[in-house]
Amino acid sequence: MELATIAVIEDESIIAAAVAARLRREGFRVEVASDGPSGVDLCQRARPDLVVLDVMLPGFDGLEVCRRIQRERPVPVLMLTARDSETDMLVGLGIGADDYMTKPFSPRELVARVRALLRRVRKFPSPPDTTFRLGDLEVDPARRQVRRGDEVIHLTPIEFELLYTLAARPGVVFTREQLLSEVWGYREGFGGRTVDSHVGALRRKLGSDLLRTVHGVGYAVEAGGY
Amino acid sequence: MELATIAVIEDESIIAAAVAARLRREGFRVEVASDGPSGVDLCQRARPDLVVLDVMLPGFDGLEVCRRIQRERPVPVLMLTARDSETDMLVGLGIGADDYMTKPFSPRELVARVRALLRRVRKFPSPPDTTFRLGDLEVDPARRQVRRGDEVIHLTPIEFELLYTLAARPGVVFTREQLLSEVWGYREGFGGRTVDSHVGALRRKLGSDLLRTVHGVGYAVEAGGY
DNA sequence: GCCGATCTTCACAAAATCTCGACACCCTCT
DNA sequence: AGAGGGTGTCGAGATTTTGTGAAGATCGGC
Repeated sequence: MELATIAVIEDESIIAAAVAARLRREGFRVEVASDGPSGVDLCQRARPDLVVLDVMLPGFDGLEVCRRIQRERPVPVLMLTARDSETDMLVGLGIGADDYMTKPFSPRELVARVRALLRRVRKFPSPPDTTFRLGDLEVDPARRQVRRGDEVIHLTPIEFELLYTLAARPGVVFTREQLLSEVWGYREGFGGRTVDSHVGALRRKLGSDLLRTVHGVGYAVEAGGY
Repeated sequence: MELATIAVIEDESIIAAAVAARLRREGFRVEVASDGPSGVDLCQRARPDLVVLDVMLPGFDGLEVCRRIQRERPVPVLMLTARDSETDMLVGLGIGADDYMTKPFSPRELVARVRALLRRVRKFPSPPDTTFRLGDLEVDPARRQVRRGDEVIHLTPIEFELLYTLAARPGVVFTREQLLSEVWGYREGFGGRTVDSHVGALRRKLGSDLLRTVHGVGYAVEAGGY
């Protein structure tokens, strides 16, 4: 069975990009739309196996989109809502959403929920959470562990996510902003030296050669040799 | 004889996911559908040995589904109902359902009833419930017992389920939410520190090294050494 | 209805982790 | 070489998450 396709309908481009990148990294095929009408279009055209849907959208809102796409054929929908009040509304209304998350949300949790929803349908098995090698390291997402030989190297949640994100595309440079939105999930006005600190922590734990600084741009994991 | 196949027809995805996960873990092959028409389809296609069927379904309801699949060939049906009144109705009508449960129900009970129904039909023996080792412990699902050497360690039902769930995939990290849905079965807005409490209880009874806390994520049973 | 076993929630302490600024050092450009 | 911003690093303080014991709520059996 080929890859599951996921439609992301979200107007805030930073979030859309981060979500899409993250899902692709996990092995899904992803299509993005940024307003209600084109979202509905997208679903008719691409026939996704799951839809990630923002409630607040230009054109018509997520609830309307949800109704329209469900009218054609059943497809699991994961809703993104801004405030808790909307959450209540959603749950109360019992629109066809199968699950929801409130922003800001952690990208990891999003993936977890997507996997859970797809698992239920089973027609499209979600891509496996397989462990991979990175130089002399083994990165094991299911166990959330990094090992060097027999030794387990303890990473904090953010450290693990950061490494996992960078390692997904060896050699590719990520800006601090990209990292903030992919690892932390987008949050208003925050940043400071946070990314740098965690990169520092990773270097301390994993060795200073793994992460390359690209002056003026951002960070990347070494592609060659690693 | 190979594994028994079970069709789960249920539109509330959280419940469907929990039920499916649980049954798979018990060794059944599981297929899921989320509305009436596709449920009937599924049954024709997959020819399950038993059907778990929600009464309330989009398309046409569970009773109708039940009639249609029974029309083709006899298959045991376990109905899920929301309220007690529906239960009465069901029983009164004597549709082809062989057993029923009202939500919320315990996943463990569901498995028990599934096994019972299959046993009754006899054709398909339910998968074995074999005891396995976990470090210096013996876990015996059939007796719902844990032993260390000769000593039987008494676990409460939830404690046993929790251990059993985690032990099914050693090393893999389960979030609290996953545990809630797999062990407890879905219930509206509840959770809090319940999982933590039971993990605490298990540690007290089985030793503090067995269950690993993964900060910010969840829990896992130690894979290595155990 | 009472009783014992179990489950859920709560509150507080303890840990673990995160954020962010300060300051020294480094890089790049001129 | 000097200027100017970017980066490495460290640590204090804030925040979040977890461990735990006890209280209250539930459930089932007698």
